[in-house]
Amino acid sequence: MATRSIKEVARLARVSVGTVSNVLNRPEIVAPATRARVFDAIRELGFVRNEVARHLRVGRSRTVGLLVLDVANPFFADVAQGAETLADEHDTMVVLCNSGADPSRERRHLDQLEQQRVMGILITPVDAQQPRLAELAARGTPVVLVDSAATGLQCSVAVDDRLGGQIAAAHLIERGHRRITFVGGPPSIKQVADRHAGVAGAVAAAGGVELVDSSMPMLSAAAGRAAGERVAAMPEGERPTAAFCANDLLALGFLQAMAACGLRVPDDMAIVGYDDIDFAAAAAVPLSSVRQPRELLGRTAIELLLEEVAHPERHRHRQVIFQPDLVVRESSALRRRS
Amino acid sequence: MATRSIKEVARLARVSVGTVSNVLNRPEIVAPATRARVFDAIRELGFVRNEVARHLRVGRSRTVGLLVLDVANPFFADVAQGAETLADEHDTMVVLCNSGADPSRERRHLDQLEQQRVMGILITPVDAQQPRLAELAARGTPVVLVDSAATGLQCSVAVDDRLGGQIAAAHLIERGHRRITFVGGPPSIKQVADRHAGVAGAVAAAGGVELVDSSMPMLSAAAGRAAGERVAAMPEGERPTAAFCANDLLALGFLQAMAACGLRVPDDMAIVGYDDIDFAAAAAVPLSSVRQPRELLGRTAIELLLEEVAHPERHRHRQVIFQPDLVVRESSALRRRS
DNA sequence: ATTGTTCCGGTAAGCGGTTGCCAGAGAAAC
DNA sequence: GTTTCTCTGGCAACCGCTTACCGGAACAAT
Repeated sequence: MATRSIKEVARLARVSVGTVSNVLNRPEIVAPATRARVFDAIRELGFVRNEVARHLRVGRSRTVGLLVLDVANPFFADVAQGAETLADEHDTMVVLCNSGADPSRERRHLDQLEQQRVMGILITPVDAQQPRLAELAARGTPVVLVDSAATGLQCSVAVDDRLGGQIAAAHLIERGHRRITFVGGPPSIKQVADRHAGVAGAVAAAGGVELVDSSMPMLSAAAGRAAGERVAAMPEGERPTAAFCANDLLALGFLQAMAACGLRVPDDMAIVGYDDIDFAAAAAVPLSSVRQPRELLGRTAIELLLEEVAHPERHRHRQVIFQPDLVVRESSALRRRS
Repeated sequence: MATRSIKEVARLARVSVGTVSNVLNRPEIVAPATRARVFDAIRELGFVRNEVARHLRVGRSRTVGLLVLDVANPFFADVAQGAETLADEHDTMVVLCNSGADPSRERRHLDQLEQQRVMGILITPVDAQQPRLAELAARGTPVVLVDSAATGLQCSVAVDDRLGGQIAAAHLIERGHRRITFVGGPPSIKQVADRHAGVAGAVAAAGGVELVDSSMPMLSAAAGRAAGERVAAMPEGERPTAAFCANDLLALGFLQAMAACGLRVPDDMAIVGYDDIDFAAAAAVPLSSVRQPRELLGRTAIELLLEEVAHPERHRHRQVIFQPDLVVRESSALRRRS
């Protein structure tokens, strides 16, 4: 019930509060006998250090916020996993927040985290241009962009999404597809825009290939289903023969819609997803997907952040870019007819 | 760079710090002109309230911790979603922490959250008996058990896992299966133990049905795969004809292993999972699964917590139990031969 | 005995806010 | 013009902890 303070510990141990604090923070400078008395008192009272007060005094917290677009997307779970593992080694705590791709929720979370004076923020922004991010950094909360390249004002870790889109499209073109649809999400999301650009580039380079847009306002399986139904409803002559989806959730939904509408994958419709989440391989038709080094993304983001916090003056912002690679599975296997 | 304090705002607005604080917390009591001056100063300096200091004084934080077994499991993402939605309406922030079913990580997170003096903790415990939980409550941090029934020392929201296991097993038995394997996780996890008990009950009630244990130390797709391989390797006469998996991740992995080993689902092996995550319906063979009201679980947990915080004295701990229901899909469809 | 060292632990000033209380300034009432 | 009342905003204590600084005790050296 009562939450004990250092003062009560001091009274019980018959020392001053300063001594208790010393026992907690620099035990070596206090005599063993005193130290033992203090520890006993702590145990007896069930004292728990008030991190809030400590932090107020010390000025730096050991918590970093990780604000992701969608916790329900396993991609982010893996990124979080990577971040947490490394953070752990530097006894830093990661708290996961979810913007759900909603700019206002993103703002609220950023406000919260800044007011909390976290050590830093790792974010997959809904809109990377958002001035809020620059403000944060300017006011002293380091920000690292995750899965989205920064323009120099902050650190970032990302995967070359343009390249990812390009190799996916090139793969489909090489397989003989001449009408491809891009199933994207809101173009304000950098990843989506870049993947689209990569696809567009490959299509333009190939010549004679048509690119149809089937973007949805969300990056969820439900959105993918809706897109799939729309595409399936097209007359056969106009219908694309392949779809590149901006992430695996969309692709999985799209795939379900194909099955529901009686189209065969890959014969009637080839599909390539993005992220290569674990479920991609387990889908009704195992999904070809562009793989990103998810955990590495998280680890590296923490690494950059810790570096910035450790040496704010000599720190230079860095933009780390990883290469994606394509995992080909049955959903884009060679078409049997054609 | 510089993070501004209320003091600087006061100086710039030519008022005292108390007034600035009043503007922030009870704007109606300060004269409009003064108020405007203060707001201008806040804007000009880019002042951000230090929640840490505020909290130290006020003693109550508006953050609740949600500590789950596995962030990568979409089930928890949905629970989190539900919790966050309701928390939002009471401008309370939810931070998600991941124990990864590791007791020591769970402990560390609990320590952190308690030191942080969060308003309360929602937890899916690795071990519900853990004395740590009772201590927390005793020291003033309310705890609500999620997806795990409490014994009266705290509030809890759960789904009747015994019943869930039972209806799943009854379904398989009714479909003619006489040798069923239970693919579980560590039995220390309450949900796993309860689901197993439900299955065992149904099996005992039916008579003439054999229950084989294929439990794994983890509740992941990889563990499910391993279990599946083990089961597939059994000689056909001994091999169970149906599997009930303690969650969908296991079931999905198990299903993949069946495909890899050349066993057909549901003909050679029927499968029922648990949780009915979105991916269950999208699997290679759409998965039968026991559905839980995931978001409702999260919402209700927050509800109970807020109630306890609002009226600590008159609060009575409650154990809310929801009913699961079975969604039958192809993975446990009637066997064509037999 | 005196002085010098060394080692412990107490004292107190904050960290950045919040809030109850109080004084001073106007306005209203007489 | 004085008294009373109402607002407004300042003052200062305090939340729990950290830490620089200082003084006292114990002991060794002179």
